[in-house]
Amino acid sequence: MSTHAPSTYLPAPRWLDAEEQHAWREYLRATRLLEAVLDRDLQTQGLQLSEYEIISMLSEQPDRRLRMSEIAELVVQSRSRLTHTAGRLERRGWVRREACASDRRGIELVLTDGGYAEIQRMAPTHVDSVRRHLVAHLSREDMLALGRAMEAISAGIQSTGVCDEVFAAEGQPA
Amino acid sequence: MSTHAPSTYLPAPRWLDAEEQHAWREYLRATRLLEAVLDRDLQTQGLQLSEYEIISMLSEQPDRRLRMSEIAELVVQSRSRLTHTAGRLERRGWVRREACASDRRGIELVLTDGGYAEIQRMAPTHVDSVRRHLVAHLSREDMLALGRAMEAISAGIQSTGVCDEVFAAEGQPA
DNA sequence: AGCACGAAGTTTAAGTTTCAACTAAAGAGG
DNA sequence: CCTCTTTAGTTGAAACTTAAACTTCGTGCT
Repeated sequence: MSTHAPSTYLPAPRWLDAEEQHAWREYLRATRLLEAVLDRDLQTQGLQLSEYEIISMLSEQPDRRLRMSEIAELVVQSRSRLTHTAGRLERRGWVRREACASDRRGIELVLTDGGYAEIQRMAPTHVDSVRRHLVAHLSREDMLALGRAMEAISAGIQSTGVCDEVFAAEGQPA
Repeated sequence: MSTHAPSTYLPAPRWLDAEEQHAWREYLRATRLLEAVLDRDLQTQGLQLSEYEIISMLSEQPDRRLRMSEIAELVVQSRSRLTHTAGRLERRGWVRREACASDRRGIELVLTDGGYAEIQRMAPTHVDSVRRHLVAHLSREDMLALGRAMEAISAGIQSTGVCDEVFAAEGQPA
């Protein structure tokens, strides 16, 4: 994009200065690169990072179960996407759907024993992958600072209420 | 994933400690959230962030053209994906394919005048989106530190030669 | 020159994600 | 209680991405 001032008159968008622009570019490139290598490493185990995230979340729950909508928020996926993905995991026998007792609209996704065994088996490899491709390249202090920065970004995005449009808005009548 | 030591014996993977794990989680969540909101904002303009990136790269070249393989590396997409995406952009008339003079295998993607006009039109909105959802939530110092951290990650990943498998490996005979 | 190998792009099909419409149940208001 | 609106989740088709095979051209070797 150009670095000149815009010829439009309206919301007077401030351009990013050279340093900000550089930082944004590096952000974009690194996130893509990291996602790619992590995904590639996981594919040797036969799943995608986004699938791993789901069963990982489940495995951390005391009863290894979560409602669909909670998962969708945690892993930042649309409900529809989660429905499809859950179906795939279910077909593999790693996960099972159960009606939710308190809310009859709700569905809980339950990690099966087989699914639990699978993630236990895959975790070491995945953690190693995260370590090699991410953690290894930063000092501990920088890694923690990165975490804080990312936390601030999440918080900022969520505070602006934009998330409603990203989550609930999916699959709503116009 | 569990925080216990693994029962496997082999590569003795070191688990992430609580702080590292937290940082990694925040990273994952924030990147997904940010991608989602940026994409959503761009969709009002009728394209995806990954498409925007491509024409943005082209628009910055002196002659507004780049070889397919160069684009693929810059935006971290597989050659195959880029072929498809370029086709879509071409159908919209924003981009045009031209044979490469020096290497007859090569194809250059050229930003058309129409495509250039489009990105000029969209840029203010997009930049504003990046500013509101990312830059606004960090101090300038933190933003620049984020850029440096991400740069280190990219460099780290690229230095391990893993990228060959992510790029060139796509569409290679086994 | 001739040949094997690697690089650049494309293609087709299969797999995944999105989009919009839909069902069913919970809540709000009267 | 009854209707209206909202929330939870699913569905099927369209859009997009990935995977693997394939074509063409450059390169190095002999």
